[in-house]
Amino acid sequence: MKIAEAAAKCGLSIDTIRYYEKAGICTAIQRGADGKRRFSQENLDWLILLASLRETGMPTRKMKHFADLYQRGDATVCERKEMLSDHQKHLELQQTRLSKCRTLLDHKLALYDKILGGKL
Amino acid sequence: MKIAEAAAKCGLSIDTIRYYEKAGICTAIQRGADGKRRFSQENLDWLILLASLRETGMPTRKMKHFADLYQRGDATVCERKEMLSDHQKHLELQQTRLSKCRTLLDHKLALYDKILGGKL
DNA sequence: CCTTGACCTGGAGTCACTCCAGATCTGTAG
DNA sequence: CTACAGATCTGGAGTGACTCCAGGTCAAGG
Repeated sequence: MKIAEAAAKCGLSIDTIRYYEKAGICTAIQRGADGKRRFSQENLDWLILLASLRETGMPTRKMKHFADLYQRGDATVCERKEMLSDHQKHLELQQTRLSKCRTLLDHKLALYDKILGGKL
Repeated sequence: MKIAEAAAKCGLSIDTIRYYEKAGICTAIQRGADGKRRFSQENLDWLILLASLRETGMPTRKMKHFADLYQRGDATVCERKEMLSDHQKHLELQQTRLSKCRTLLDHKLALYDKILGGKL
């Protein structure tokens, strides 16, 4: 498939995909005879994973490292596993932040309601 | 209190606090006779709220808008309430992303375990 | 009195995009 | 066949939100 379709399916922008390719985060994208990128299912799966990691705050240099490991094959599975486990822990941290923010906003909103109630 | 203490208590860096002041996101910070910033409890509460909003992805121009409303007093409570409600919705979206990423990682990790298991 | 440490300012650097100009290539309408 | 729109390409400039640094001030301690 071409880049527009890949972008639509993984949720990254066309520019971001090109940027990731240049940065070596997303390699092995073939080109057609016309010089344009052709994405395989494997490419797409990889982009979907990247998109999810990126959305949850993994820095690009880590994604780059992960991509390098991936390219080196099964010998790196152990290290990759560690990276993803670390990221799972990071997700928990974000979860905590989210809950804290929600509590704070609930509190604030209740306060605002009180002010608005007093005005009526 | 001085900036180091404020930074420690709100979780933002000293540089970020100064940046927010310059950007008008965090106003009304008094200065001592020595020209140094002195943070009141109100300043600190505001910074804590900002930190929470930023951690959960509110862009600075929205924080700036929110700060402007805050400065204009109770007349803007209604609009501020709307902004925070919107942000609550944004939190839910992030929650969804987090869960999706967790599922994806669980899946990947199971796969890695299978590969590693096969090697033993 | 001199040094250390916290603070100040303005400005440069960084990260991760995002946008743009100008070129090419494909496919359809006239 | 030509004209034009639409998707893609590249290199490079611009943006948002910090982050870091040089060079300066000032109060307190040895």
